[in-house]
Amino acid sequence: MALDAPCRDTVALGPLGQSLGFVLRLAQLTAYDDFFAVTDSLRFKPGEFSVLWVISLNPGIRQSQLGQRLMIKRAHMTKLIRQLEQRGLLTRRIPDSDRRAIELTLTPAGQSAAKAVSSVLFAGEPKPEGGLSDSERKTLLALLQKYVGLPAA
Amino acid sequence: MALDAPCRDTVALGPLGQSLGFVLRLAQLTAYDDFFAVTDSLRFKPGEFSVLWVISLNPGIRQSQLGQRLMIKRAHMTKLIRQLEQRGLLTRRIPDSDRRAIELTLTPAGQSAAKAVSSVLFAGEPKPEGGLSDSERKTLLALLQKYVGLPAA
DNA sequence: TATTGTTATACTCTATAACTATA
DNA sequence: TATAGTTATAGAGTATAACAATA
Repeated sequence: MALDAPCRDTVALGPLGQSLGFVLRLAQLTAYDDFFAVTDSLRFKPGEFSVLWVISLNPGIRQSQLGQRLMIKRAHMTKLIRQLEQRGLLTRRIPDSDRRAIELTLTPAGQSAAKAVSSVLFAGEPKPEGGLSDSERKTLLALLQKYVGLPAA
Repeated sequence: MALDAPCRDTVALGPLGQSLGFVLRLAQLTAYDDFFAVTDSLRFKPGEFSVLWVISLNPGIRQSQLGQRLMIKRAHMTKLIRQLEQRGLLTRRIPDSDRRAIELTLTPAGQSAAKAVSSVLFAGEPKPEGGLSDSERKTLLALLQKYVGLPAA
């Protein structure tokens, strides 16, 4: 408390406050808090969950595809996958068609974990989410999707 | 090359693609690339520049205020400030009114550095910035500002 | 007691490059 | 030669807790 609330708003930002990159960083920190506020005790970080989730939707997906879609670098992807494998959440398989590649599939444990997190994370969706109205949230999302080149679905 | 462009879009994301947190992460990575595409050889990272810039607009600001506004934790702020001080870009002063606090001011070198980066970063603003039109960019920005509780200026 | 800043530790994410094995 | 994945190292950024000095 005594967070000195007025102080925050009296700090001049100038054009920095109009900078997309800067505001995006603040927004991501806010969203990060929202994520943990919802998943809370579930033992996943955002990155881990997104990997788990996308594998559950795309069984047999290869690491490289996963990394490209999630914008996770290959070196980091290796660590992520290894950890999730050690936790018994997924299995790795080398296909005969291309023995360099690795196909990823969730174990039953991984599937139920993905389900558990997604059910609270994607539930209803009227989560904290700042003070945005439903239509504002939709507009924001659509613009962000366009910005990052995601199909607006 | 052979980035397998079709692959990226054939990966199913489900409701994850509608998740604000997830899309914000992609957006921040995109913006990060934009930052370096513009500042390029300038020797600053986004965090360092934002600190430098805000001090230049608020001479004598205290570390705690700076951290609150920029959402940078105190432990990390200490490192950032120390580094910028070692590079001769700012000075730290302990005010008599509260000898726990530290007031920050840019050196002439720091001021010209802030000016140099800001002039390219805030110039015109029609930077890469995805495929967003000018009005889309404004809307996106306004919604993000509302989301993070920034005065829409 | 509470606050400001510091130090130390650890973990996540990223960046890079060298390496292997396959193609 | 190019690609898929691995390993190793380094650096940002963050989280946490313990600490000193000051209020």
